[in-house]
Amino acid sequence: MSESTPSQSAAPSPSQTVSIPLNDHERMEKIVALTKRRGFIFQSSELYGGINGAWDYGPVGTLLKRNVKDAWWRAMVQDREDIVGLEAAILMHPMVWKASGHVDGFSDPMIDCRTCKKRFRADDLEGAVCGLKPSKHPGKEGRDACGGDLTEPRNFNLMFETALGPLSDTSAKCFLRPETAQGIFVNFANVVSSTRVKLPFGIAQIGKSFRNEINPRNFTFRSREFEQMEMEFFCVPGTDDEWFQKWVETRWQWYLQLGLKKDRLRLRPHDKLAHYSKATTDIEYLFPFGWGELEGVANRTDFDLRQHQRGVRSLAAWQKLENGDLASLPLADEEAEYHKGKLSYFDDEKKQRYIPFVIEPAAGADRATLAFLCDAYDEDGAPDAQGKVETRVVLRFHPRIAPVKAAVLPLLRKDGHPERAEKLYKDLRKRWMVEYDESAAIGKRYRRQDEIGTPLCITIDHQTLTDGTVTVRDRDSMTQQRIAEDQVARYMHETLGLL
RNA sequence: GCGGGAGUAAUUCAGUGGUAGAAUGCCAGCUUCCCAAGCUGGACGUCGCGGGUUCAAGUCCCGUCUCCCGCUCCA
Repeated sequence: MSESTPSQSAAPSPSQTVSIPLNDHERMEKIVALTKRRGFIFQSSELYGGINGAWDYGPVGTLLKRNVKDAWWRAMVQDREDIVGLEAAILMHPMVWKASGHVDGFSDPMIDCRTCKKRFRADDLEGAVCGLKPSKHPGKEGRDACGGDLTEPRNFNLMFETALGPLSDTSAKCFLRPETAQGIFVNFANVVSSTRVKLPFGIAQIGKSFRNEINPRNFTFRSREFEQMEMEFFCVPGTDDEWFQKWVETRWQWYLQLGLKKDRLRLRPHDKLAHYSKATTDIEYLFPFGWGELEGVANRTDFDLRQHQRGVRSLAAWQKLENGDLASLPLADEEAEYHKGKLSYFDDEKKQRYIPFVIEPAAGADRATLAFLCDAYDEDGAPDAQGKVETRVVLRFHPRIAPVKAAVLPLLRKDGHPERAEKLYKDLRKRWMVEYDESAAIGKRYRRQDEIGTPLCITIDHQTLTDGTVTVRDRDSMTQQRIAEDQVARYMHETLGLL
C-alpha cells in the first residue's frame, strides 16, 4: 500500500464525535423509519394496506441479508471440511411432519376468556385456574365456574396448509415447512451415499420456513414467513455432549466476529426441553424491544432419524387414511433392530451400524439481519461546513456485512472528476458492491453513505488528476487519508478484510 | 386472541366539518477543492381501506386492515 500524508481538509477528528443516547422505543422507531427511507425493509404488500407478519427487503436490505447469509455459509460450509450443503424443497411429503411431531404438537385447541383475558388449553379446562378467581375454574357453567365469558375452542395450527395439485383433495393436503431441518433429516441417507462424508459431519441449509405465528410482533423479529440458517451435525452417540458445547461456542463467536456488541449478547440454557431435545441453549440479542432469540443450539439426540424410520413404516397406513386427518394416524412402532434401519450409519472403523446423534445450530437469517441493523445504528454529532454540530445517522456495520463496501465520488461535477471517478468505479465493482454518486454536495453524499453503512468513500479531486492519488474517508471516524488510485483495491482488501 | 395507542408526501409531523400544508429527503440545473452549504426550478397525496351522518368529512360515527406498546402465544 502506498503511504500518504493525511489530507489537511476540514474533516473533523474522531474526538469531535459524540454518541447521542436514545431511549429504546425511540431508537426502534428510528431504525424502522431508516430501513424504509433507505430501502432496507418494506412491509409486504404495503400498497394494499399491508399483510401481517411478512416483510420485503429492498435493494439495500437485500444486499445486507445476502451478506449475512453468505457469512454464515462461508463459516459453516466453505471454511470447514466436515460440513456439506443442501437445498431441500419447501414442499415435502405430509408424513414428514407426522413423523417429526409437528402435526400432533401443533394442533392444541385453545380457549380465551374475555373476562379475565387468560388463555387456556381446551383439553385442560378442568384443571385450569381462572385468572381473576384462582379458586375457580374458567367458564360460565358447572362446578366452581368463575362465570367468565369464554371463546369457542380455536385450533392454533402453526403449519400453513396447502393443496398439492390443482384439484382439491384431502389426500393431497400438504404443508409449507415450519423448519428446514426436516429436509436435512430426510436426505441424510442420500448425502451419506452420494458423498464421502464420514461421522462426525454436518449438513447445512439456508431457506424459507413458514409458521402461522399467533402474534407477529416486533418488526421483522417474529414473522410468518422467515428464513432459517440451519445445520444438522451428525455425530457418534456419546460424543454429543462435547459437540453440543463446541457448537454453542462456535456460533457465539460467529456473532461476535461480525461485530455484535458482547454486552448485548447472552446465552440462555433451557430448563424446559422440547420432546426431541436433550439440551438446548439459545443465543439471545438485546434488541431495543428486549432480549430475543437469534439462534437455538439443540442436542436433538437420535430422535429425528428414528422418527423418520417409523414414518416410513407408516406409509401403508397413511395411504389407507380416509379422512386425511394425520393427527389420528398412529405412527408405526420402532423395529427391534431400529439401529440397523434405513437412516442408520455404518461406521467403517468400529464395524458397527447405529443411528447418529444430532446437534442443531438453527439461526434466523432475518433475526440476525435485524440484530446487525439494531447493533449498527448510531447517532453522533458531526460539524457541518460552518462548524456547527449536526446529528449524523450512521450504521456501523462490520465491512463483511455492509451492503455497499465503498462509494466512489467525484469532488466536483466538472473538470474531469466524474470521468475519472467513473473509471475507478467500474473497475472496483467487478470485485465488490460499490456505488457511484455525483449528485449534490460532497458532504451530503458522505452522509448518505453513512446512513446505509458504507465503510469507505473514495473521492476524486484535482490532485487526483495531477498525481494520481485519491482521498479515502472512513465512515466511523470521518477521517481521510490520501492513497494512490491504483492501490485502492488493495487498500480495501487490507483494511476491510474483504476478499 | 384481549386491552391501549397510532395511521395525512419517501421520512418526521401540523391541519377549528368548508380549496391538502411545513420541514427534511428526492429529481434537474447553477454554484462549490471535502462533511446534510447556497440559489433556481420540479415531481410526489384517492388523508390506510370500506361504509354511514352531513349541503359539505382528513376532521364526527361504524366496520376493517396494518404498525407500535402491554398481556397471551411461541411443539
